[in-house]
Amino acid sequence: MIEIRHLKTLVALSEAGSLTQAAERVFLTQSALSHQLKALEDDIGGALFVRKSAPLRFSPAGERLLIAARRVLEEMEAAQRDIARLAAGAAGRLRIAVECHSCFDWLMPAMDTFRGHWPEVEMDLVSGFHADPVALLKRDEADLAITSDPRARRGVAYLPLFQTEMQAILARDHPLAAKAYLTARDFSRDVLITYPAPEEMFDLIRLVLKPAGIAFTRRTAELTVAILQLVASRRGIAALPVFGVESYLARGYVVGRPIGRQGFYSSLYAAVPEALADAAYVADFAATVRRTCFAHLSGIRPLVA
Amino acid sequence: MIEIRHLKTLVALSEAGSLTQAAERVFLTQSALSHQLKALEDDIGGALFVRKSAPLRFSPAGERLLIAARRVLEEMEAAQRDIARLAAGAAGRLRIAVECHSCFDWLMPAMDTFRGHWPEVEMDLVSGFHADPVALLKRDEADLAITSDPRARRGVAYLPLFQTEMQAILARDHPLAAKAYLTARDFSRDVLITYPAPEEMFDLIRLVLKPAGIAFTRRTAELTVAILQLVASRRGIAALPVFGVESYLARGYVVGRPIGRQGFYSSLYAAVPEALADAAYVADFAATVRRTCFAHLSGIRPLVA
DNA sequence: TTCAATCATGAATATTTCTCATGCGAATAC
DNA sequence: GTATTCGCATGAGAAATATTCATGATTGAA
Repeated sequence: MIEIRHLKTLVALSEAGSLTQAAERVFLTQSALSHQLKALEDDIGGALFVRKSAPLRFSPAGERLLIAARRVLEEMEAAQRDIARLAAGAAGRLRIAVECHSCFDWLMPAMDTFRGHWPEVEMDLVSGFHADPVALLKRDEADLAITSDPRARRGVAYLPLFQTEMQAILARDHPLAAKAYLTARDFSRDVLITYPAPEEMFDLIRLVLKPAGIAFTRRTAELTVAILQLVASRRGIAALPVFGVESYLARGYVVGRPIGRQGFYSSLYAAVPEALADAAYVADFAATVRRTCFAHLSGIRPLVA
Repeated sequence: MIEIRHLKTLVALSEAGSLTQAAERVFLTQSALSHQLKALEDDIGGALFVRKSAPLRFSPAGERLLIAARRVLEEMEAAQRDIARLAAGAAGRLRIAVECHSCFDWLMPAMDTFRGHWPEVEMDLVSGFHADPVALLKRDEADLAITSDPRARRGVAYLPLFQTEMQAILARDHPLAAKAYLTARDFSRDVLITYPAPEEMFDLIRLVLKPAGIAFTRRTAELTVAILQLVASRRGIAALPVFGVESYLARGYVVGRPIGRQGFYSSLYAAVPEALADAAYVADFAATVRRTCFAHLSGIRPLVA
């Protein structure tokens, strides 16, 4: 019997491109997914996808089931949203503060989707740049802040969004580009190019360079393209989320290298006042962000709690 | 986590009108459904239907989920049909023979639905009346016969459709109408009015009156309305499937009484040549009949094997 | 009141699903 | 050519979940 669980697996598989990564997205082991898909294939009596094909390809039956899966999951989400709305009266306000520059890349589409689901929720972006967006919550200048620093604060709850891989961005012929991955130490060898913001706001600096006691020189640029231009012209190296520079990497304008053996992942959270944390539309905002990001962004993975 | 199983339960509940009967339709116990619905209500955090209300009423959340359930199940069925078609090349012929007069009531809508799903399958009704429709299969004059007599025959497979309650139909002021239910013996007290067909073709006669050695006199009429007219004017009593006479009962034109303490249920099967039994479109025809009948007919229940 | 019908509930059981440990094969690095 | 890594499959055992069984409560009808 095909269950919704199977449909979720199928969609995750199509988005992740491999059993192992899909398993991560549905919070199961690769083994579980293997069993699950086998059962599913037994049920419909045929293969759903072509094994050992990179990139992963679905069989015609798999394609068809995938279409059904997307529709079904969408319908179920809509229903649960409606039910939540029914229960909770709905209506509210969502002033969103963002510190992370690259976040606009995914935030805008997510906000569009969310606006369609909750037309009665008034949404705004809190303009201007803020060194500590979470503080805006307490001053009641924002209702939700995107942050990568979930340190416990009184009255603030953190809803996990996802993790994004940060890669070192180098000129194609940069000496470090010869390495399979960079280490913290490598960042002392060249200028680090970042957005203009306090050091504590960069996960790489806060969580890697500082703890390791690495000295580095920093230079800033406002826009992603400007940073990339500097990198390409050998003025330094940067560390950016892969999803934001994917097209440049694909075109070979610059190259990306993992940071550390396992890669370096930065976590993103939606910080909200505790009072709002239970509101259905707030929970659904986080869910919408996760859904849209996993559907469209590369180099990201789930973030637990 | 809401699963498709839950959606099926919900739809069955809406169609059956009670937990107990819904349980029968999904081949589970009432207890299982009770647990299942409780889990579901815990999940969405609110009631899905109003207990102790006859007829059963859904809560707004229940209504919404029910809508989603219908859509989702339809989508899943369509997907599985498409996949079956993909696998099996499709195309075929379905000449349908029917002995049971009242069957046209549900057969036509079911055929319409089926035609939409399998436009490439050529469907026909085998015209004329046949004392032994199953014999037509062997003579290759039909591909599928609706019958209530699944006795094993070489080369013939029976696909269970459903059981339908046969009630005794009486004039409103008939003496027997005072009884809560009729017994076999009661049928010797008045003329039995049937469609014109051999005795063996009536389940009541074949399975109840004959085995009990009850003598009875019989009179025939071609059409259901004619039979009812005779009943209403006290010329005799009839035994008909409740779904076929529901509107007359509701209007009080005649009354229906169960036959036997538990009621008497006649089983209906689709008989097909064994060679066809595995064809996807044949299996789906049976499934379509079941689905449409359970969705629209009253006084019917599932038939196992 | 008694009977029959419907639903809820806790405990026991059955079934399903998942994880763990491991193996295999292909691609890549050394 | 041998090691290493990656992705997937598989069997067995563990964990989680679903179902049944036995029973009780409640309600409406006779």
